[in-house]
Amino acid sequence: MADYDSGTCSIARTAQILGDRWSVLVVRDLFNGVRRFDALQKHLGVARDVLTKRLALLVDEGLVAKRPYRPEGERARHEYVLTPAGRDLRTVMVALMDWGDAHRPGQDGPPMSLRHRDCGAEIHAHLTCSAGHEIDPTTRAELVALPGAKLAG
Amino acid sequence: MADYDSGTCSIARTAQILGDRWSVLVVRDLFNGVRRFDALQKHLGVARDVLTKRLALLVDEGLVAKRPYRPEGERARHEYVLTPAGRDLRTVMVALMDWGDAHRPGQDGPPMSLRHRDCGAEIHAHLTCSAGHEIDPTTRAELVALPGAKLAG
DNA sequence: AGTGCTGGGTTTGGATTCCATACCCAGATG
DNA sequence: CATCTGGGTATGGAATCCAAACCCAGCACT
Repeated sequence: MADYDSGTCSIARTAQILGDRWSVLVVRDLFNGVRRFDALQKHLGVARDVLTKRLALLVDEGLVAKRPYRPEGERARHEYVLTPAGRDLRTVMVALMDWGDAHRPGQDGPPMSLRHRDCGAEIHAHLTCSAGHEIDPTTRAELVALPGAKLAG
Repeated sequence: MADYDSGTCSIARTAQILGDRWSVLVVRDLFNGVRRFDALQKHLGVARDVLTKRLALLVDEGLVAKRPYRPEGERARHEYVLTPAGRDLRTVMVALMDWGDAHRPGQDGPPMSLRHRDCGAEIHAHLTCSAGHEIDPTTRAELVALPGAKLAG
């Protein structure tokens, strides 16, 4: 696979947007219902200008929508919410969380658990093939090039 | 969830290591069997000193092992290979790839496909709860705090 | 022995980005 | 009118990124 262009890969394209500590954490907070600039800034501890840039990028890339809204009786504010494309990152977020829980658990164990609201059971990310087989870490997989691939140059 | 410390989250801990364009791409290339410094550097197009630092970090964090090896008849070299902890990132990588394929497909469609070697079917990441229900993007989930959580402050 | 080539770096200097802090503006609120 | 608050922009120093140059060890050739 080394013969194919590194930048054409879908992982590279996703990393272009999300490959930054703050972008990931902003998306996480948006998933968790934090919506306002100030709340994000305080919770993350990120510099304000950096947050401005990250949010602009996420809006630009269509993962986040910036919307005016007016809490009743107050003046108009902005809120940032995930678009459907942004919400599709849930699998990525859960996969990151699962890895952290397994390999960087902290002293008191995992800090959070994501539950299926209907049944209360824990949610985890995993791999399956479209024939329905579970893919565990020992399963062999192979990467095949499709027409969309470009040779490196 | 905004009341809990942002840095304690497992996503934050994982992002600390992987939240960088190059780290993600280095791990991807290691999955794809690229093992040598020079090959990584050429394929990724990353500056050499940056690659040195990223590899050192990944080794430090236990995701990658640096091993001497000697191709027969040649002098000793180094190779970088994923440790079991590094290999556990496969779910994350596939989730990133799935998102890119869906939302940043490029003009000619997805460039690569990951297949189950035993049956040839495509591998994808998805979410299920431990009771066995499929979690799709519209399914409601809730985040609950565990003892390992810390209040923000 | 001397010269060259190659893998795996380190050094260097300039361009970016990060961060903290300060400042700004508009719309409530008193 | 003065003040507070949300959502930024401006500024300046520290850290990072990048490209290109340099370095060193070990083999290969002459």
